[in-house]
Amino acid sequence: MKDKIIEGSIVDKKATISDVARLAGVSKKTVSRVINSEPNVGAKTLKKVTKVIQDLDYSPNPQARGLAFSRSFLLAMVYDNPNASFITDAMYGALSQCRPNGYELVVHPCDATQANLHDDIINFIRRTKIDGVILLPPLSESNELINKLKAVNCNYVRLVSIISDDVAHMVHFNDREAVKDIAEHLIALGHTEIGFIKGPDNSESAAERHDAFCDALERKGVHLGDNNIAFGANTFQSGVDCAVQLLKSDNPPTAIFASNDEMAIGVMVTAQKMGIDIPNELTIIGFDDTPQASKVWPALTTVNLQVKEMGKLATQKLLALCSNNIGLAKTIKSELVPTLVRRQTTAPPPIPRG
Amino acid sequence: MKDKIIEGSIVDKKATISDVARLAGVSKKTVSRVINSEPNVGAKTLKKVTKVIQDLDYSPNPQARGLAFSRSFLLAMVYDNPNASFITDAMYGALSQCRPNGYELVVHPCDATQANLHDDIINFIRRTKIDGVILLPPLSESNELINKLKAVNCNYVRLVSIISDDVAHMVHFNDREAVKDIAEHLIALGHTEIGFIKGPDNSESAAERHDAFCDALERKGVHLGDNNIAFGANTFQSGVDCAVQLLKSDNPPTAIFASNDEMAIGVMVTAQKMGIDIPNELTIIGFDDTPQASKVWPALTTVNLQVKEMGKLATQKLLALCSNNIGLAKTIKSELVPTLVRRQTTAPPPIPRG
DNA sequence: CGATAATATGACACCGCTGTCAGAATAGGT
DNA sequence: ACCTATTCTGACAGCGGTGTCATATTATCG
Repeated sequence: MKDKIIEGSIVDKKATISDVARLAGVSKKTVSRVINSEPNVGAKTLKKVTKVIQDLDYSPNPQARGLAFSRSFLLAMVYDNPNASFITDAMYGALSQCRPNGYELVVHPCDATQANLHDDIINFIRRTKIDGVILLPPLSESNELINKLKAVNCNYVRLVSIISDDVAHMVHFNDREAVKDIAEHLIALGHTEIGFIKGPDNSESAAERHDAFCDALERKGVHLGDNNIAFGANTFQSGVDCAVQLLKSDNPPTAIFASNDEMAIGVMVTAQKMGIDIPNELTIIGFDDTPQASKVWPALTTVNLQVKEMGKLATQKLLALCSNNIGLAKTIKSELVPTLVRRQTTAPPPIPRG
Repeated sequence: MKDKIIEGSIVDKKATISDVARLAGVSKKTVSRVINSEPNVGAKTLKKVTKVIQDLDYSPNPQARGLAFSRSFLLAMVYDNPNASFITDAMYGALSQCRPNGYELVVHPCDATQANLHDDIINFIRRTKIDGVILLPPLSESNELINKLKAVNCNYVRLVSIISDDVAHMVHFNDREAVKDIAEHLIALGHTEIGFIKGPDNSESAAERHDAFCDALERKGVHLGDNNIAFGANTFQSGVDCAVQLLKSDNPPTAIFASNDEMAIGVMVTAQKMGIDIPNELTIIGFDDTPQASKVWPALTTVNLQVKEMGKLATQKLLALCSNNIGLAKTIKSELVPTLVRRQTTAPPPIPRG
């Protein structure tokens, strides 16, 4: 094996567990015990081994550990379509928990329109031996996918807006509650002609927001007529289209709640083009609190989902599941109430002329 | 250890290379040859083994492979501060190359203000045995970090706005060229009183954009006076502050070029608050083409960096480097010219009164 | 102080795959 | 048909850890 020499001399020839064992004068197994904080290690031995580990700046080879443990120490974040800041926020929260526990996070975006979407995900999991996945909406809403995950025995936690699983497997942002806040806020301002822009039909959370909004308004004695509902697709352009539809109707609303910020901003832009003053002539509320919500003018009143926190909680649950500690996973907080962020797009309705 | 039984019976007991070998009636090594497309496998054998692999839906255990190969088949995307869509776009481009080559992508955001930032990154690499890293700006600009990476023999490719390394190790978006386009566009429109908002002092690319802008203007006979330069921090708020400074000066510019979209949008909002009409009274150009650039009103003229494409090229180079194919890494395209996206915030300057 | 229980440690096989190298099968040439 | 050159193939060790279990060392107690 003399050709190892070609590697050069100052190469990053990382220390192995055998090196540590030799220098500490113990067996590999004992070092392994120390690494994994197993019991039954003598105090002196512990100290000795620990010192050598530090001196050598040794850290175990994750591939070797993975092989021996039948684990990969990898979690994945799987998502199809949400906006960029949602993704990065969720990642950020997830990583805050991964790192201290020796896990890494791999990303797996996928194309929602792809035919074999679910199989692609399952393949990914089987191939990589990922220990668990975090599912972001709207992908997280698919029970079909969940069943496939269960079939291959894959740990998962989903971020969802609707309670739809065992608490060990989900973090739930209580849309209903947030939507209720919005409805009550609008009514408190004095609005009665209220418009609503719904999200895409295939999304359960869109239906949920719709239902919750109608419900909350009804309780306050306001009815959301069919003419005041427009059907969007969670995109900017669809916000524009819906705004045109609502604002050009015979009896235009004095306030519009759009199911997400993108559409809300579409409404803002459209209203501004039409010369409508925001918020004095039109109140607008969005949902998501994306970065641009605070960067448009006037700044958009919207709902903050606390995505980082969700990512964090989901990962805590997932790590618990990976350790077969389902009990722990259940006790970790699984509901977050999004908060209404009041900015500058809401005001009382204009005084009717005449 | 009879509690293994609790796992149940229909568990995903994945096939191993030994299973394939047994069913195909060959040795493990031969199967291994097939998996890795090694030469010297008989045609019949190849067919036989391939069939068994398909029948069993077998895929090799990445941990075991990694251990045997001394590789992890993991790449990392390391970044400190860029905006969310930059990150997700770069990831998207990177993944398009990772997947087909059996690599996965792990994410490693880090805190730019952290004291031991570089050591944290090096530790991460040593711990995880990442095969290579993609560095996003502004982190990618640090030669100190690069030297540390070289010291631990870690493959890397950086996304940079300034040529600053061997072509095998970088993908360069030619800011200078894009900035020149902006300058020429402004001048073609007839602007002579032009304002500029620079990025943070510690960023080389900010200096580069500044220099390139002055240079391009000078060539056209326009001088950028000190009063027309404001110093921002690439944040929305700093854009607001700089806009106030520039627009309230004695001789306010008729056009402002902000070094990034965030600041440009800050300028837009500020101008709108001041009752300045965009683009007729003030032309604004940003840089980055973030999603919100097309979602503000009027839509922001800006520069698209082609981040996905950069992520893709960087990953191609990185994979080549991981295979010790430096020659190939060098031949892969390493310069991209950002494109000016003309939208609605540019117009000729107002006709001076009098 | 000896017997016994509790705790500490190490030897060795194994996780699933690849590198090495020797041996078997085939091809090529005369 | 015979001998060499080439192309296949497999046995076995090893990658760097961990599980099992036997053994060595202490602690406990009558």
